[in-house]
Amino acid sequence: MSTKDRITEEALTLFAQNGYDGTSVEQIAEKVGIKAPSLYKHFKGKEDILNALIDMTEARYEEFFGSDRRIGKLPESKEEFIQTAIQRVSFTMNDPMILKMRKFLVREQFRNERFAEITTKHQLNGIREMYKKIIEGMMNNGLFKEDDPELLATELTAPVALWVSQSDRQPRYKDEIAENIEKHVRHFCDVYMTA
Amino acid sequence: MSTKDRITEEALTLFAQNGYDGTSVEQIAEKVGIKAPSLYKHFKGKEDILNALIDMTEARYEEFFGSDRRIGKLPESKEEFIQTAIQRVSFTMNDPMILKMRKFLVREQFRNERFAEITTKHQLNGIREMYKKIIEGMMNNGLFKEDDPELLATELTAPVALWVSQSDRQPRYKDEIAENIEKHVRHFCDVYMTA
DNA sequence: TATTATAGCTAATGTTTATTAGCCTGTCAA
DNA sequence: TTGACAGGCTAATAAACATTAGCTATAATA
Repeated sequence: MSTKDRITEEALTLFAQNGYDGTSVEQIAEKVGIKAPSLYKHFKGKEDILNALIDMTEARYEEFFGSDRRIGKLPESKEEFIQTAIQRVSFTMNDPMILKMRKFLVREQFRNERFAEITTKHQLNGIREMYKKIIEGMMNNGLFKEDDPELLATELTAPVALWVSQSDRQPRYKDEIAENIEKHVRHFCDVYMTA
Repeated sequence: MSTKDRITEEALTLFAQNGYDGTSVEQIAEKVGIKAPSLYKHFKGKEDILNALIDMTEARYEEFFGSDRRIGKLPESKEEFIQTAIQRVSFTMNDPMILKMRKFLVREQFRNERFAEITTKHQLNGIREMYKKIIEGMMNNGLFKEDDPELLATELTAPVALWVSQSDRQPRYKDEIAENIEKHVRHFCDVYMTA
Protein backbone atom coordinates (compact mmCIF):
# COMPACT_ATOMS: atom_id res chain seq x y z
CA MET A 1 0.00 0.00 0.00
CA SER A 2 1.30 3.45 -0.90
CA THR A 3 2.41 5.84 1.82
CA LYS A 4 -0.31 8.24 0.80
CA ASP A 5 -2.93 5.57 1.36
CA ARG A 6 -1.37 4.59 4.66
CA ILE A 7 -1.64 8.20 5.79
CA THR A 8 -5.35 8.44 5.05
CA GLU A 9 -5.87 5.06 6.65
CA GLU A 10 -4.18 5.99 9.91
CA ALA A 11 -5.67 9.47 9.87
CA LEU A 12 -9.17 8.01 9.62
CA THR A 13 -8.48 5.74 12.57
CA LEU A 14 -7.18 8.62 14.68
CA PHE A 15 -9.85 11.10 13.63
CA ALA A 16 -12.54 8.54 14.47
CA GLN A 17 -10.94 7.98 17.85
CA ASN A 18 -9.91 11.47 18.93
CA GLY A 19 -11.41 13.82 16.39
CA TYR A 20 -9.65 16.10 13.93
CA ASP A 21 -8.70 18.75 16.49
CA GLY A 22 -7.64 16.07 18.95
CA THR A 23 -5.19 14.50 16.52
CA SER A 24 -1.77 15.93 15.67
CA VAL A 25 0.06 15.56 12.40
CA GLU A 26 2.88 13.99 14.37
CA GLN A 27 0.58 11.25 15.70
CA ILE A 28 -0.51 10.37 12.19
CA ALA A 29 3.06 10.30 10.94
CA GLU A 30 4.12 8.10 13.82
CA LYS A 31 1.43 5.52 13.08
CA VAL A 32 2.50 5.50 9.44
CA GLY A 33 6.11 5.08 10.47
CA ILE A 34 7.51 8.32 9.08
CA LYS A 35 8.34 11.74 10.53
CA ALA A 36 5.80 14.54 10.45
CA PRO A 37 7.54 16.70 7.81
CA SER A 38 7.64 13.78 5.38
CA LEU A 39 3.89 13.83 5.40
CA TYR A 40 3.99 17.12 3.51
CA LYS A 41 5.45 15.32 0.52
CA HIS A 42 2.01 13.72 0.13
CA PHE A 43 -0.43 16.32 1.42
CA LYS A 44 -0.42 20.11 1.44
CA GLY A 45 -1.36 20.21 5.09
CA LYS A 46 -3.57 18.75 7.79
CA GLU A 47 -6.76 20.09 6.27
CA ASP A 48 -5.81 18.50 2.97
CA ILE A 49 -5.87 15.12 4.70
CA LEU A 50 -9.28 15.91 6.10
CA ASN A 51 -10.61 16.70 2.65
CA ALA A 52 -9.10 13.58 1.17
CA LEU A 53 -10.78 11.61 3.92
CA ILE A 54 -14.20 13.06 3.34
CA ASP A 55 -13.85 12.31 -0.39
CA MET A 56 -12.86 8.77 0.47
CA THR A 57 -15.72 8.42 2.92
CA GLU A 58 -18.21 9.55 0.33
CA ALA A 59 -16.76 7.24 -2.31
CA ARG A 60 -16.77 4.23 -0.04
CA TYR A 61 -20.30 4.98 1.05
CA GLU A 62 -21.41 5.14 -2.55
CA GLU A 63 -19.66 1.86 -3.18
CA PHE A 64 -21.30 0.10 -0.23
CA PHE A 65 -24.79 1.54 -0.26
CA GLY A 66 -25.18 3.80 -3.27
CA SER A 67 -25.80 1.59 -6.21
CA ASP A 68 -29.14 0.05 -6.99
CA ARG A 69 -27.30 -3.21 -7.43
CA ARG A 70 -26.87 -3.20 -3.66
CA ILE A 71 -30.54 -3.95 -3.35
CA GLY A 72 -30.05 -7.17 -5.21
CA LYS A 73 -33.07 -9.33 -5.81
CA LEU A 74 -36.15 -8.64 -3.74
CA PRO A 75 -36.77 -10.96 -0.78
CA GLU A 76 -39.55 -13.41 -1.52
CA SER A 77 -40.72 -14.12 1.99
CA LYS A 78 -41.01 -12.48 5.37
CA GLU A 79 -38.21 -14.59 6.80
CA GLU A 80 -35.90 -13.79 3.89
CA PHE A 81 -36.59 -10.08 4.33
CA ILE A 82 -35.77 -10.32 8.03
CA GLN A 83 -32.59 -12.29 7.42
CA THR A 84 -31.16 -9.97 4.80
CA ALA A 85 -32.09 -6.93 6.87
CA ILE A 86 -30.34 -8.25 9.95
CA GLN A 87 -27.35 -9.36 7.96
CA ARG A 88 -27.03 -5.90 6.47
CA VAL A 89 -27.14 -4.31 9.92
CA SER A 90 -24.59 -6.71 11.27
CA PHE A 91 -22.24 -5.82 8.43
CA THR A 92 -22.78 -2.11 8.98
CA MET A 93 -22.24 -2.46 12.71
CA ASN A 94 -19.07 -4.53 12.54
CA ASP A 95 -17.14 -3.67 9.39
CA PRO A 96 -14.12 -1.76 10.74
CA MET A 97 -13.88 0.71 7.87
CA ILE A 98 -17.57 1.64 7.92
CA LEU A 99 -17.47 1.94 11.68
CA LYS A 100 -14.58 4.39 11.51
CA MET A 101 -16.20 6.40 8.75
CA ARG A 102 -19.37 6.70 10.80
CA LYS A 103 -17.57 7.84 13.95
CA PHE A 104 -15.49 10.25 11.90
CA LEU A 105 -18.61 11.75 10.34
CA VAL A 106 -20.50 12.01 13.62
CA ARG A 107 -17.60 13.89 15.18
CA GLU A 108 -17.00 16.25 12.28
CA GLN A 109 -20.55 16.72 11.00
CA PHE A 110 -20.67 20.35 12.13
CA ARG A 111 -17.42 21.35 10.44
CA ASN A 112 -19.08 22.54 7.23
CA GLU A 113 -22.03 22.08 4.89
CA ARG A 114 -20.47 19.21 3.02
CA PHE A 115 -19.80 17.21 6.16
CA ALA A 116 -23.33 17.84 7.35
CA GLU A 117 -24.79 16.74 4.05
CA ILE A 118 -22.77 13.55 3.83
CA THR A 119 -23.62 12.69 7.42
CA THR A 120 -27.33 13.05 6.71
CA LYS A 121 -27.04 10.88 3.64
CA HIS A 122 -24.94 8.36 5.48
CA GLN A 123 -27.08 7.84 8.55
CA LEU A 124 -30.51 8.96 7.44
CA ASN A 125 -31.55 9.29 3.82
CA GLY A 126 -29.30 6.74 2.16
CA ILE A 127 -30.47 3.63 3.92
CA ARG A 128 -34.04 4.87 4.00
CA GLU A 129 -34.07 5.39 0.23
CA MET A 130 -32.76 1.89 -0.25
CA TYR A 131 -35.48 0.36 1.88
CA LYS A 132 -38.08 2.56 0.31
CA LYS A 133 -37.29 0.89 -3.01
CA ILE A 134 -37.23 -2.59 -1.53
CA ILE A 135 -40.52 -2.14 0.29
CA GLU A 136 -42.08 -0.55 -2.77
CA GLY A 137 -41.08 -3.56 -4.84
CA MET A 138 -42.35 -6.01 -2.26
CA MET A 139 -45.62 -4.12 -2.05
CA ASN A 140 -46.08 -4.70 -5.75
CA ASN A 141 -45.39 -8.37 -5.12
CA GLY A 142 -48.07 -8.42 -2.45
CA LEU A 143 -45.68 -9.10 0.42
CA PHE A 144 -46.30 -5.75 2.10
CA LYS A 145 -49.69 -4.28 2.84
CA GLU A 146 -50.53 -1.14 0.87
CA ASP A 147 -49.06 1.89 2.63
CA ASP A 148 -46.64 4.79 2.08
CA PRO A 149 -43.27 3.11 1.37
CA GLU A 150 -41.34 6.20 2.49
CA LEU A 151 -42.97 6.19 5.93
CA LEU A 152 -42.47 2.47 6.34
CA ALA A 153 -38.82 2.75 5.34
CA THR A 154 -38.37 5.44 7.97
CA GLU A 155 -40.01 3.37 10.66
CA LEU A 156 -37.87 0.39 9.81
CA THR A 157 -34.51 2.12 9.50
CA ALA A 158 -34.60 4.92 12.08
CA PRO A 159 -34.53 2.73 15.20
CA VAL A 160 -31.78 0.66 13.63
CA ALA A 161 -29.71 3.75 12.85
CA LEU A 162 -30.04 4.99 16.43
CA TRP A 163 -29.06 1.65 17.88
CA VAL A 164 -26.09 1.38 15.57
CA SER A 165 -24.89 4.77 16.72
CA GLN A 166 -25.31 3.61 20.29
CA SER A 167 -23.15 0.59 19.56
CA ASP A 168 -20.46 2.90 18.16
CA ARG A 169 -20.54 4.79 21.44
CA GLN A 170 -20.98 1.87 23.83
CA PRO A 171 -19.73 -1.27 22.10
CA ARG A 172 -20.16 -3.30 25.26
CA TYR A 173 -23.93 -3.29 24.65
CA LYS A 174 -23.57 -4.75 21.17
CA ASP A 175 -25.33 -8.03 21.95
CA GLU A 176 -28.23 -6.38 23.67
CA ILE A 177 -28.53 -3.92 20.79
CA ALA A 178 -28.50 -6.70 18.22
CA GLU A 179 -31.35 -8.35 20.11
CA ASN A 180 -33.32 -5.13 20.18
CA ILE A 181 -32.82 -4.69 16.47
CA GLU A 182 -34.03 -8.18 15.68
CA LYS A 183 -37.07 -7.75 17.89
CA HIS A 184 -37.85 -4.45 16.23
CA VAL A 185 -37.48 -5.80 12.70
CA ARG A 186 -39.73 -8.75 13.48
CA HIS A 187 -42.35 -6.52 14.99
CA PHE A 188 -42.19 -4.22 12.00
CA CYS A 189 -42.76 -7.17 9.68
CA ASP A 190 -45.62 -8.51 11.77
CA VAL A 191 -47.38 -5.18 11.50
CA TYR A 192 -46.76 -4.22 7.91
CA MET A 193 -46.29 -7.46 5.95
CA THR A 194 -49.05 -9.68 4.68
CA ALA A 195 -49.69 -13.10 6.20
CA MET B 1 -25.62 36.27 36.63
CA SER B 2 -22.36 35.30 38.31
CA THR B 3 -19.13 35.20 36.32
CA LYS B 4 -18.87 31.48 36.96
CA ASP B 5 -22.28 30.92 35.40
CA ARG B 6 -21.41 33.17 32.48
CA ILE B 7 -18.31 31.07 31.87
CA THR B 8 -20.24 27.81 31.67
CA GLU B 9 -22.84 29.50 29.51
CA GLU B 10 -20.35 30.79 26.95
CA ALA B 11 -18.29 27.61 27.12
CA LEU B 12 -21.37 25.55 26.27
CA THR B 13 -22.09 27.77 23.30
CA LEU B 14 -18.54 27.49 22.03
CA PHE B 15 -18.18 23.77 22.70
CA ALA B 16 -21.45 23.15 20.86
CA GLN B 17 -20.18 25.22 17.95
CA ASN B 18 -16.53 24.23 17.68
CA GLY B 19 -16.05 21.33 20.07
CA TYR B 20 -13.92 21.16 23.18
CA ASP B 21 -10.62 20.79 21.35
CA GLY B 22 -11.63 23.47 18.89
CA THR B 23 -12.24 26.05 21.61
CA SER B 24 -9.51 27.92 23.47
CA VAL B 25 -9.69 29.18 27.02
CA GLU B 26 -8.99 32.62 25.61
CA GLN B 27 -12.08 32.46 23.39
CA ILE B 28 -14.28 31.61 26.33
CA ALA B 29 -12.80 34.41 28.42
CA GLU B 30 -13.29 36.90 25.61
CA LYS B 31 -16.99 36.06 25.27
CA VAL B 32 -17.40 36.46 29.02
CA GLY B 33 -15.57 39.78 28.89
CA ILE B 34 -12.57 38.89 31.01
CA LYS B 35 -8.98 37.84 30.32
CA ALA B 36 -8.04 34.18 30.17
CA PRO B 37 -6.06 34.04 33.42
CA SER B 38 -9.02 35.45 35.38
CA LEU B 39 -10.94 32.36 34.42
CA TYR B 40 -8.69 30.34 36.72
CA LYS B 41 -10.18 32.14 39.71
CA HIS B 42 -13.39 30.22 38.98
CA PHE B 43 -12.20 26.92 37.51
CA LYS B 44 -9.11 24.81 38.05
CA GLY B 45 -8.57 24.45 34.32
CA LYS B 46 -10.21 23.84 30.97
CA GLU B 47 -11.16 20.28 31.82
CA ASP B 48 -12.82 21.50 34.99
CA ILE B 49 -15.17 23.58 32.83
CA LEU B 50 -15.93 20.53 30.73
CA ASN B 51 -16.86 18.54 33.81
CA ALA B 52 -19.01 21.34 35.18
CA LEU B 53 -20.78 21.44 31.82
CA ILE B 54 -21.52 17.75 31.72
CA ASP B 55 -22.91 17.96 35.27
CA MET B 56 -25.06 20.87 34.20
CA THR B 57 -26.19 19.07 31.07
CA GLU B 58 -27.22 16.05 33.07
CA ALA B 59 -29.05 18.16 35.65
CA ARG B 60 -30.92 20.16 33.02
CA TYR B 61 -31.82 17.03 31.19
CA GLU B 62 -33.21 15.52 34.37
CA GLU B 63 -35.15 18.72 34.96
CA PHE B 64 -36.66 18.76 31.47
CA PHE B 65 -37.31 15.10 30.83
CA GLY B 66 -36.48 13.10 33.92
CA SER B 67 -39.36 13.44 36.29
CA ASP B 68 -42.57 11.51 35.92
CA ARG B 69 -44.36 14.80 36.37
CA ARG B 70 -43.12 15.68 32.88
CA ILE B 71 -45.57 13.17 31.52
CA GLY B 72 -48.42 15.13 33.00
CA LYS B 73 -51.89 13.81 32.47
CA LEU B 74 -52.40 11.20 29.79
CA PRO B 75 -53.86 12.42 26.50
CA GLU B 76 -57.50 11.44 26.16
CA SER B 77 -57.78 11.35 22.38
CA LYS B 78 -55.73 10.66 19.32
CA GLU B 79 -55.63 14.32 18.38
CA GLU B 80 -54.51 15.34 21.86
CA PHE B 81 -51.75 12.74 21.77
CA ILE B 82 -50.54 14.05 18.41
CA GLN B 83 -50.68 17.67 19.54
CA THR B 84 -48.70 17.15 22.75
CA ALA B 85 -46.16 14.96 20.94
CA ILE B 86 -45.53 17.55 18.25
CA GLN B 87 -45.39 20.33 20.79
CA ARG B 88 -42.77 18.43 22.76
CA VAL B 89 -40.67 17.92 19.65
CA SER B 90 -40.95 21.54 18.69
CA PHE B 91 -39.73 22.57 22.14
CA THR B 92 -36.85 20.10 21.98
CA MET B 93 -35.89 21.25 18.52
CA ASN B 94 -35.96 24.97 19.19
CA ASP B 95 -35.07 25.62 22.82
CA PRO B 96 -31.60 27.17 22.56
CA MET B 97 -30.22 25.59 25.74
CA ILE B 98 -31.36 22.06 24.85
CA LEU B 99 -30.09 22.49 21.33
CA LYS B 100 -26.64 23.44 22.58
CA MET B 101 -26.56 20.61 25.09
CA ARG B 102 -27.45 18.16 22.36
CA LYS B 103 -24.76 19.39 19.97
CA PHE B 104 -22.25 19.43 22.81
CA LEU B 105 -23.05 15.83 23.69
CA VAL B 106 -22.99 14.59 20.11
CA ARG B 107 -19.55 16.11 19.64
CA GLU B 108 -18.06 14.87 22.90
CA GLN B 109 -19.86 11.53 23.25
CA PHE B 110 -16.66 9.55 22.64
CA ARG B 111 -14.61 11.41 25.24
CA ASN B 112 -15.33 8.94 28.05
CA GLU B 113 -17.86 6.48 29.46
CA ARG B 114 -19.85 9.12 31.25
CA PHE B 115 -20.33 11.22 28.14
CA ALA B 116 -21.35 8.14 26.18
CA GLU B 117 -23.85 7.15 28.81
CA ILE B 118 -25.46 10.56 29.10
CA THR B 119 -25.68 10.83 25.32
CA THR B 120 -27.50 7.52 25.10
CA LYS B 121 -29.91 8.56 27.80
CA HIS B 122 -30.39 11.95 26.23
CA GLN B 123 -31.14 10.95 22.69
CA LEU B 124 -32.28 7.36 23.01
CA ASN B 125 -33.49 5.81 26.24
CA GLY B 126 -34.82 8.86 28.06
CA ILE B 127 -37.50 9.90 25.65
CA ARG B 128 -38.34 6.31 24.81
CA GLU B 129 -38.91 5.49 28.49
CA MET B 130 -41.20 8.46 28.80
CA TYR B 131 -43.31 7.41 25.83
CA LYS B 132 -43.30 3.83 26.98
CA LYS B 133 -45.09 4.97 30.13
CA ILE B 134 -47.49 7.19 28.23
CA ILE B 135 -48.38 4.52 25.72
CA GLU B 136 -48.69 1.92 28.47
CA GLY B 137 -51.15 4.17 30.28
CA MET B 138 -53.12 4.87 27.16
CA MET B 139 -53.26 1.17 26.37
CA ASN B 140 -54.91 0.63 29.73
CA ASN B 141 -57.38 3.35 28.80
CA GLY B 142 -58.13 1.57 25.52
CA LEU B 143 -56.69 4.28 23.30
CA PHE B 144 -53.87 2.12 22.00
CA LYS B 145 -54.26 -1.38 20.63
CA GLU B 146 -52.66 -4.11 22.73
CA ASP B 147 -48.96 -4.39 21.84
CA ASP B 148 -45.48 -4.14 23.37
CA PRO B 149 -45.26 -0.54 24.70
CA GLU B 150 -41.48 -0.59 24.53
CA LEU B 151 -41.44 -1.42 20.83
CA LEU B 152 -44.10 1.15 20.06
CA ALA B 153 -42.22 3.80 21.98
CA THR B 154 -39.11 3.01 19.96
CA GLU B 155 -40.96 3.22 16.68
CA LEU B 156 -42.47 6.53 17.63
CA THR B 157 -39.40 8.24 19.04
CA ALA B 158 -36.50 6.94 16.94
CA PRO B 159 -37.43 8.64 13.66
CA VAL B 160 -38.08 11.84 15.60
CA ALA B 161 -34.68 11.68 17.30
CA LEU B 162 -32.94 11.21 13.97
CA TRP B 163 -34.77 14.10 12.37
CA VAL B 164 -34.03 16.34 15.32
CA SER B 165 -30.36 15.55 14.99
CA GLN B 166 -30.59 16.38 11.31
CA SER B 167 -32.11 19.73 12.16
CA ASP B 168 -29.19 20.41 14.51
CA ARG B 169 -26.86 19.74 11.63
CA GLN B 170 -28.84 21.36 8.82
CA PRO B 171 -31.19 23.91 10.36
CA ARG B 172 -32.26 25.15 6.95
CA TYR B 173 -34.37 22.00 6.55
CA LYS B 174 -36.27 22.64 9.78
CA ASP B 175 -39.65 23.17 8.12
CA GLU B 176 -39.38 20.12 5.96
CA ILE B 177 -38.26 18.08 8.96
CA ALA B 178 -41.17 19.33 11.04
CA GLU B 179 -43.52 18.21 8.27
CA ASN B 180 -41.91 14.77 8.13
CA ILE B 181 -42.26 14.42 11.87
CA GLU B 182 -45.93 15.31 11.83
CA LYS B 183 -46.59 12.90 9.00
CA HIS B 184 -44.75 10.17 10.84
CA VAL B 185 -46.56 10.75 14.13
CA ARG B 186 -49.95 10.70 12.40
CA HIS B 187 -49.10 7.52 10.56
CA PHE B 188 -47.93 5.93 13.80
CA CYS B 189 -51.22 6.82 15.48
CA ASP B 190 -53.26 5.54 12.55
CA VAL B 191 -51.55 2.19 12.81
CA TYR B 192 -51.38 1.65 16.54
CA MET B 193 -54.26 3.60 18.08
CA THR B 194 -57.85 2.43 18.29
CA ALA B 195 -60.56 4.07 16.21
C1' DT C 1 -10.63 51.62 60.81
C1' DA C 2 -7.79 47.57 59.73
C1' DT C 3 -7.75 43.37 57.44
C1' DT C 4 -8.81 39.83 54.49
C1' DA C 5 -10.77 37.60 50.56
C1' DT C 6 -12.37 38.08 45.85
C1' DA C 7 -11.69 38.73 41.30
C1' DG C 8 -9.77 41.16 37.99
C1' DC C 9 -5.26 42.39 35.50
C1' DT C 10 -0.31 41.98 32.98
C1' DA C 11 3.68 39.44 32.15
C1' DA C 12 5.82 35.30 31.64
C1' DT C 13 6.59 30.28 30.90
C1' DG C 14 6.85 25.95 28.85
C1' DT C 15 4.70 22.98 25.72
C1' DT C 16 2.50 21.60 21.64
C1' DT C 17 1.59 22.24 16.96
C1' DA C 18 1.62 22.97 11.96
C1' DT C 19 4.57 24.07 8.72
C1' DT C 20 8.99 25.34 6.07
C1' DA C 21 13.86 25.05 4.62
C1' DG C 22 17.18 22.46 3.20
C1' DC C 23 19.84 18.15 2.99
C1' DC C 24 20.54 13.18 1.57
C1' DT C 25 19.72 8.88 -0.81
C1' DG C 26 17.95 5.57 -3.98
C1' DT C 27 15.58 4.87 -8.46
C1' DC C 28 14.94 5.36 -13.10
C1' DA C 29 15.12 7.58 -17.69
C1' DA C 30 17.97 9.94 -21.07
C1' DT D 1 26.99 8.01 -16.55
C1' DT D 2 24.47 11.79 -15.56
C1' DG D 3 20.62 14.17 -13.91
C1' DA D 4 16.28 14.71 -12.03
C1' DC D 5 12.86 13.58 -9.03
C1' DA D 6 10.48 11.20 -5.20
C1' DG D 7 10.41 10.62 -0.64
C1' DG D 8 12.62 10.28 3.42
C1' DC D 9 15.28 12.96 7.17
C1' DT D 10 16.88 16.89 10.82
C1' DA D 11 16.64 21.43 12.32
C1' DA D 12 14.25 25.47 12.77
C1' DT D 13 10.30 28.71 13.15
C1' DA D 14 6.37 31.05 14.48
C1' DA D 15 2.10 30.79 16.44
C1' DA D 16 -1.26 29.10 19.69
C1' DC D 17 -2.28 27.35 23.90
C1' DA D 18 -3.00 26.21 28.92
C1' DT D 19 -1.42 27.60 32.92
C1' DT D 20 1.24 30.15 36.81
C1' DA D 21 3.14 34.13 39.37
C1' DG D 22 2.40 38.06 41.21
C1' DC D 23 0.26 42.77 41.37
C1' DT D 24 -3.95 45.69 42.46
C1' DA D 25 -8.44 47.41 43.58
C1' DT D 26 -12.75 46.75 45.55
C1' DA D 27 -15.91 44.97 48.82
C1' DA D 28 -16.97 42.47 52.86
C1' DT D 29 -15.81 41.58 57.65
C1' DA D 30 -13.90 42.01 62.18
